[in-house]
Amino acid sequence: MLQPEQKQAARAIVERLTEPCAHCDARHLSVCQAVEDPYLEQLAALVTTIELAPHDTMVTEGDPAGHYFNITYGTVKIYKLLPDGRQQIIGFSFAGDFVGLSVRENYAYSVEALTPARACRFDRKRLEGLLTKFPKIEHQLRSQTSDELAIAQDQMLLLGRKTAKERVASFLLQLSHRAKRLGQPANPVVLTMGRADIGDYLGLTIETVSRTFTKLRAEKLIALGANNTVHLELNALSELSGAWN
Amino acid sequence: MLQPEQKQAARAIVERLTEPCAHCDARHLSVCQAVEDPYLEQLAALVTTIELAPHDTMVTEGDPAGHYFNITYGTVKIYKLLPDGRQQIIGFSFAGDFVGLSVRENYAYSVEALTPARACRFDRKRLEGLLTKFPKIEHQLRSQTSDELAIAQDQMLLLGRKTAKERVASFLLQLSHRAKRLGQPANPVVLTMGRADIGDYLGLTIETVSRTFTKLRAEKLIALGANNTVHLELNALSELSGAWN
DNA sequence: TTGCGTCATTGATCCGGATCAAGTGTCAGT
DNA sequence: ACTGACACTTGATCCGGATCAATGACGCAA
Repeated sequence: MLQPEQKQAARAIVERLTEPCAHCDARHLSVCQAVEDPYLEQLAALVTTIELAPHDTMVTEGDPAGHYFNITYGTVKIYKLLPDGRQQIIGFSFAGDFVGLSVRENYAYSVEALTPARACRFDRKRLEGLLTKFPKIEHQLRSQTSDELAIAQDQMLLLGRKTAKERVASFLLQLSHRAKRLGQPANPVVLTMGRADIGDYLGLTIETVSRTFTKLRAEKLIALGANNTVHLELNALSELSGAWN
Repeated sequence: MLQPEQKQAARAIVERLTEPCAHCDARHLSVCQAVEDPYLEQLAALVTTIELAPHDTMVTEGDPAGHYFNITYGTVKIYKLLPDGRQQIIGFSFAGDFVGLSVRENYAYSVEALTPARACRFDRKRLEGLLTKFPKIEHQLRSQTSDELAIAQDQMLLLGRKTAKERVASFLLQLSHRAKRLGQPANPVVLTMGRADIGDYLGLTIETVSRTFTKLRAEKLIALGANNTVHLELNALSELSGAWN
């Protein structure tokens, strides 16, 4: 016989499966905020929830771009490869981030889970069918795309002109700002990705990333804690990152 | 007394001033294609044509983002600066390109003319007021933004992971593809920007750009002609650029 | 014509970060 | 407790591109 709290949990799971959007933790963060409660079921109708283990691939560069994704849990990396295997990570996405925004026929990048992750998958064709009914969605998509563009442009400055130390400092501040924006503590940040991925994001090698962490620690600008936690000296790092303030 | 062809020319100039959109050479290339002929005057009402000499600034990083621009003639560079003067060029824009696409309150970059240039200036607030009436414009803006994002992501791969030779080859192919897309010959391309700007775009110094041109010429992959014309060995350059083909 | 300013090329040297090569935890499975 | 497997750190050396420094090639104004 089930205990009351077990029944409650079971009901929550069933609701999550049948009405994913109404119970979505990431809803207020994402494009879904453009749809009012009473119409949510129309959105829910074209959504599938997917679960990913680390190293699972969500999207493969060159494949037909059939879906948009909304990360609701975990960390994924978005990356491009050169034919000889060199990798550039375009970005990391966390809960609330929309992935797959493109008007093109095929994905221009691959997406892979770094941690266990969960995502909402939207059928692209059908979502675009809703755009005339909910013009707010189109606006929201443009807004998201525009923000990503601004972030990409900042990253071009980083990759083209910053030193290794400036890159790592900028990266740590990015994580801090993102955490704050999501309502989490800005200061001790958690690195959910390894040194290799940080390197592939910053255009550096794993050794340079490691050495730079060591130097920053020696200068008391960061402190490495347990579980990949990093305490930051925010003001000093900001000086160093090449930010304008 | 004016000759008939002079009258004709004068009339064209007057029409250009009073009905800029209807006579815009770049119209079919830009966001303006979302508006049908009979409604063009509504678009024209919020447009000003501006002329720029080389080194004139169109937009300054940090200023309130009051306008969108549509380049109709010439070349401009879009760039970001670090406090110590290091510069990263985010992109070059030519006739038909839309500049200033952003949802943010302030420009995140500066824009400066490299050649004599002309542009249509749209009042941002008023253009966004038209979005409900012409939802196609919103879609067009998203589409443009999305394309720019894809280009920025390619550039991140270039800046983070490509060698100097691969960067220069990629850059020349970009110019070639852009020319083809605009219906111009794909092969002899014209460099409307100097070596310094190419360097600031590719994350290299002026000397490295120059040396790389010299090497490519020695390998018969390019030939430098008069007036900054460059003849390209498209297939060989494509091999070298790290493109997937 | 000369002189000057600007830009591109070329050479010599330097250095930040890459590459190559060991270590050093740390944790899961036995 | 032992053993891989894996991720990270640290050290030694190398090299691609940066920096410093002339030199050439135009166009333009006097």
